[in-house]
Amino acid sequence: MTDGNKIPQYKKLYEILRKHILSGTYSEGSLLPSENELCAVHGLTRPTVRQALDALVRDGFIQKKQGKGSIVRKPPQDIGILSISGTASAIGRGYLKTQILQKPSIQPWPQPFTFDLSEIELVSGCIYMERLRFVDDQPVFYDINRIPNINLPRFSSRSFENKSLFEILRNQYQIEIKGGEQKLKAIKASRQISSLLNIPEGEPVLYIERKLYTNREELNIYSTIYFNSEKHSIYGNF
Amino acid sequence: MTDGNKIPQYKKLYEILRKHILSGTYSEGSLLPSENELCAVHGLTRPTVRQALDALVRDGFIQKKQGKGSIVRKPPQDIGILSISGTASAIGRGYLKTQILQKPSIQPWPQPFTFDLSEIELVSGCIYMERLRFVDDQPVFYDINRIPNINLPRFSSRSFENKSLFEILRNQYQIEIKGGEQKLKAIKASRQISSLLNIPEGEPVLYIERKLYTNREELNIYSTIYFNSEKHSIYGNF
DNA sequence: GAGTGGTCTAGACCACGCA
DNA sequence: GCGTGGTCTAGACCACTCT
Repeated sequence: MTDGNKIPQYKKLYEILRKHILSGTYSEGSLLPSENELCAVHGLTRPTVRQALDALVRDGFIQKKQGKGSIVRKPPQDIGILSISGTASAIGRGYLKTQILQKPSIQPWPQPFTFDLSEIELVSGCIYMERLRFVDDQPVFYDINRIPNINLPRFSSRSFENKSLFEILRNQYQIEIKGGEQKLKAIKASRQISSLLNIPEGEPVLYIERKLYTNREELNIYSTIYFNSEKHSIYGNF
Repeated sequence: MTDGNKIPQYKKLYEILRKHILSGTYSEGSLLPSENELCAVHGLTRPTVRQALDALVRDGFIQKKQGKGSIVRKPPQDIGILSISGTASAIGRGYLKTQILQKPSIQPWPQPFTFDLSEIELVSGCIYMERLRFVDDQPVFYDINRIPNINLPRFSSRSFENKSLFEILRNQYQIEIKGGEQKLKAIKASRQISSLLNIPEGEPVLYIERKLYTNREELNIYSTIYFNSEKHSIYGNF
């Protein structure tokens, strides 16, 4: 029996504070309530509150200063796909549109593959899909996603239009992203990439290979991203 | 009075485990001692042990599985400059050589500047230096560093050959990196960059602008990096 | 069922920033 | 001196994995 909707307290607090920051309740440069205040207001203890604040720091929403407080930072203007940081899919600020180029279909894994695959991943084949993503109606990045075809009934028949891939994985299959690793390069746009991103052939693009860990054993999500960094940067905190 | 050398317990444990992983005491794929074991062995409580393990996860040394344990991961082969993650300067694995192109000198800030500068930073001017960094005797990246000239006596007369900039800041000035933000783009190598990195003009390179926060108020370190990603990738965890 | 990591409580003392 | 965040203790219960 899956418990269904047990959300940890620190994640609830994270979401509350995140929304208040994005909505402007706590404005840029101002101080968040102190940790002790947050404890009192939400009926939590300090380690729990600090866990939520640590996540906000990782995602770049606040900056802590010992002896002073937690300073609210301006949410980044650029595309924050470096993080994905466990707690929230911190992609941009919502004005990201998605076009499905290739609906999910079962395919064999490419050989060789960037990351080492386990035996079970390899023999299961992968669910393959391609998306093109827009900011202000201009194509900004193109991504290829591969998920091992392990215990994901009816996945390839789902509609993904205007829905987040991660949202479907979370809501329909209780799959959560727990972390990941990635490699970045700068490469020249091939003919295919340049036409997709609407740039001249040979222009530099960011190329990202990533592996995302989930809460399911042996289920990793593999993505390849081609990012047109002419007008937008990729943004991250650490 | 500065306390001098008070290192938190969780950092000590982090360093111990990190060394054991890198030296092969805990081999790739094996399990770390359980959290309770580490508590007993080092005389710590679980939150403290978990703080150390969380840092190891962030830096990509282990991967945790609920109900199973902490699995040791292979340290990345590529250049890990995405993280710098507070606890350790996780640059590569040590075979990085450094050549100083421009010794530290006092300069005004460029106008405009990528990041917003505070009034005090702006009027203080900056300490400027350029470095070229090599892997296997091939130039891999070129970086420009700017530090506000605030209370850093004799900084520009120090020798930096084969020393880490961050090491000097930590040892001589008690300045620690607490976090940061960065923007990435793919750009074409200019004539200057291409000759420094020994690649044809116009080849794609990774361009990184970053701001590093320190434990000193109003003292941020600003870096610009040009990275030749032909043979090496930039690597990161999240 | 036993052991693991995930979450949480209820306290404590310290270092830092500011008035 | 006071409030802030930084570190730490000593417990507790739960969810997950393996046998």
